[in-house]
Amino acid sequence: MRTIGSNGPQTLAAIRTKGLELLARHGYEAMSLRMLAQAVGIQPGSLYNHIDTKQGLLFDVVEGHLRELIAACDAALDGVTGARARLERFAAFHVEHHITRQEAVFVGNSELRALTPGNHAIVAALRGEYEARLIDILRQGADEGSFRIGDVSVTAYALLGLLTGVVTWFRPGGRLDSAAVVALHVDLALRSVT
Amino acid sequence: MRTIGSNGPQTLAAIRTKGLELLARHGYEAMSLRMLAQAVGIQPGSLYNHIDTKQGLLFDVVEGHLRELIAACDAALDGVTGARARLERFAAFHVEHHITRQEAVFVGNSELRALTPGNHAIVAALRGEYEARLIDILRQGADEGSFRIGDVSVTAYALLGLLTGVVTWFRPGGRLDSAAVVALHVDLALRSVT
Amino acid sequence: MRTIGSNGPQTLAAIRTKGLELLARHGYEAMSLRMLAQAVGIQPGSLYNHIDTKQGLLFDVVEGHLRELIAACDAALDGVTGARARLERFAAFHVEHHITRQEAVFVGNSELRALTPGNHAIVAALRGEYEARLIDILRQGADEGSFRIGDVSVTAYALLGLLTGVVTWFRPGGRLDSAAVVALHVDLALRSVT
Amino acid sequence: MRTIGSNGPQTLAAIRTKGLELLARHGYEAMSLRMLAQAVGIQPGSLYNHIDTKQGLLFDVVEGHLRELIAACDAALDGVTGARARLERFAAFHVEHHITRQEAVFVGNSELRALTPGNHAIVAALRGEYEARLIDILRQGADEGSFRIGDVSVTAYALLGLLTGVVTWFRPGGRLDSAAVVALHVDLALRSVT
DNA sequence: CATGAATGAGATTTCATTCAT
DNA sequence: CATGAATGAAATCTCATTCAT
Repeated sequence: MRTIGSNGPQTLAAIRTKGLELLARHGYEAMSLRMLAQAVGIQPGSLYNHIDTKQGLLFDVVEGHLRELIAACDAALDGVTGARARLERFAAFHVEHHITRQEAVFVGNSELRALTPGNHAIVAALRGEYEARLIDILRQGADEGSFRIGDVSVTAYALLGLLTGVVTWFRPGGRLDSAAVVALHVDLALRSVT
Repeated sequence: MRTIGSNGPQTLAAIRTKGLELLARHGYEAMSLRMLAQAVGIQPGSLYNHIDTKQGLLFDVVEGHLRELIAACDAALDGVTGARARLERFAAFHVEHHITRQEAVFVGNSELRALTPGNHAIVAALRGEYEARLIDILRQGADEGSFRIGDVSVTAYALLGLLTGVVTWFRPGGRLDSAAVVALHVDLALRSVT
Repeated sequence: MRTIGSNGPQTLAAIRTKGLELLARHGYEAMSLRMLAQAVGIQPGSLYNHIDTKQGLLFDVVEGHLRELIAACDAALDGVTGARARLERFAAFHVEHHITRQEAVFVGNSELRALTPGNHAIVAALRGEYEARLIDILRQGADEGSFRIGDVSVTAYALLGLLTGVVTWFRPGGRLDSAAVVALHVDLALRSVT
Repeated sequence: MRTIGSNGPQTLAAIRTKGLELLARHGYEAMSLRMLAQAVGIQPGSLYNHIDTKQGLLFDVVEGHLRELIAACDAALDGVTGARARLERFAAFHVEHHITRQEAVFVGNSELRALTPGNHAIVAALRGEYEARLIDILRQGADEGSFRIGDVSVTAYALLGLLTGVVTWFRPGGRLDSAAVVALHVDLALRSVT
């Protein structure tokens, strides 16, 4: 019943940070709250002073990241008008973000099935919102005549796949720096629709 | 008290089939052997007359699928020579296979981290073998001058991403049939490198 | 993973017996499954080869006892006709049963609130059935003119209280033997309504 | 961050009141101090500015009620002399009190086993004191010749059972008002010993 | 080759209680 | 006198796995 350091918000932040890390490394089911507590430096039961449930933690992390993603995307596209320029900007943003926030992106993609139905619905809606950005750009390009697109939806998902794969292999300090990787992907994306 | 008509190989096949299904739906950690046993219609303990461990089952399923994938890929490319034709054939094969074997592909992609280090190494080597098919094609095309490619590796992974995303959204009976989806992806892939 | 003695029905019987004992001594909330497992001589988790949940065990014990009680009561009253004789028989049966099955009676009376709403409803209905035996006898006596009763329901519950209290203090081997205690209670009950 | 208007004794009173309520509804083990704190409108830790331990709270409530019970009983019997009149008065008092203080009575009867041995001994002694009132009356009546009693102790406990059962079923606003219920019980009690 | 009962470890979560602020 | 964060123990329950029958 020692109660030495009692620092609230710091602990919550640590739970979120370490939680993201462990979720990315082990997955939701394989990450035990014991592990998380140890990583944070508290007892397992003490986690519950900061989170409601393990599921709640997952949802917080995933939902929070998706909201950030959407906001950052909108900021990146702000003021850009032509379809080509917008696609360029979107692709660059997407790859850069996926390189920077690798862990969050990975968790957001791979742990969807661990979400409660209710939470899943919310997250799925947010993902849909994000994907709609790209779909809109492609449609605009098709209408403008600047893109040649067989099917807007299929192309959008294919492009997202093309731009997202980077998450699985990129490690900072490798052969190519992030700027080069971004440029390569932007190029591939643009060529595939023009 | 053994159920009449005890048939070994059939039971093992059922374990593999249902196991794949459950692994795809719930993930390795979330699939319990109790669930699997119930799906197969036997008692949990009886599973061990057919499998060594849960980990062994995962490895069998993933490794088996990868070997099939590689063999089928080689069969598809057999006799095709030009880089462009080979890429076309590869892309078509890859998408078709990913549509047909959705579950196996999904498990093979998402449960890698559940593999023990030893098993992981074997599987990673097999994946590398498969990816080498595409890398070779791209390099050949770059050498021939038929492809314009910034970086062969990056392009290969990006193309794999582009061609693989279909796993997450395609459902038979949807708006587009599989032939159309294949054609659309082949087109995108070719345009992105030419 | 030693698995020495594997005796099914014996273990379940032991769980029921020891469970009743511990429920009577500590109450539902205070009886832990660890305690029960230790009393039975197995690991806590092994209990779940025999019971569904702790709540299920409580329900089984309580419901089982109530069904026995009703059946034994009907057997005791079988063939007895006059209200006075029936009340005498009922009172004797009730006290004797409560002396013999002290633990089960105690659990059935004191752990009702630990039952799930659904289970509670079932148990309450069974209790109602039993109480109806006494109510019928009192009503018959009132109709026959052999009993003077102010209010049948109130009298029934008061008599049940009178006849049940024995559970809290009787210990075999005390100053009075069970036959004497039964006779004293029968006498009190009869006098209070005649 | 202390809520404005911090008033000590009021908080303690609230803890006692709500505590009694929750003890009656859920039982000692099932009532958590978190529940109690929420009912009172403070944080769990703050309870400890007013109580020593959970066990202490239980003991306070039970012992306090028993002392009140005894004092009120003595007041009710004060000045009444004949055994018959005293029994009548005792029975009326007992039923009325049990109707009025249902919750406290219920807790006092059902949570005895949750008391630590030391506290249990004190409470048991107080219960003995109360029961002695009835035993004395019965003995007096037997000596006077106004009661016919087989065994004083057994009769006393039986009568207490008869008069106490009301706790389990009486709800104000039911078919009978409390005066009627009291009268019915007094009548039953008197008839059973005369 | 199937069963059913067992194990031991571990999962998430709750709890009474403490104490610096 | 209240809060919020911590503790350490314990709760119910699940799991992969074993093995006598």
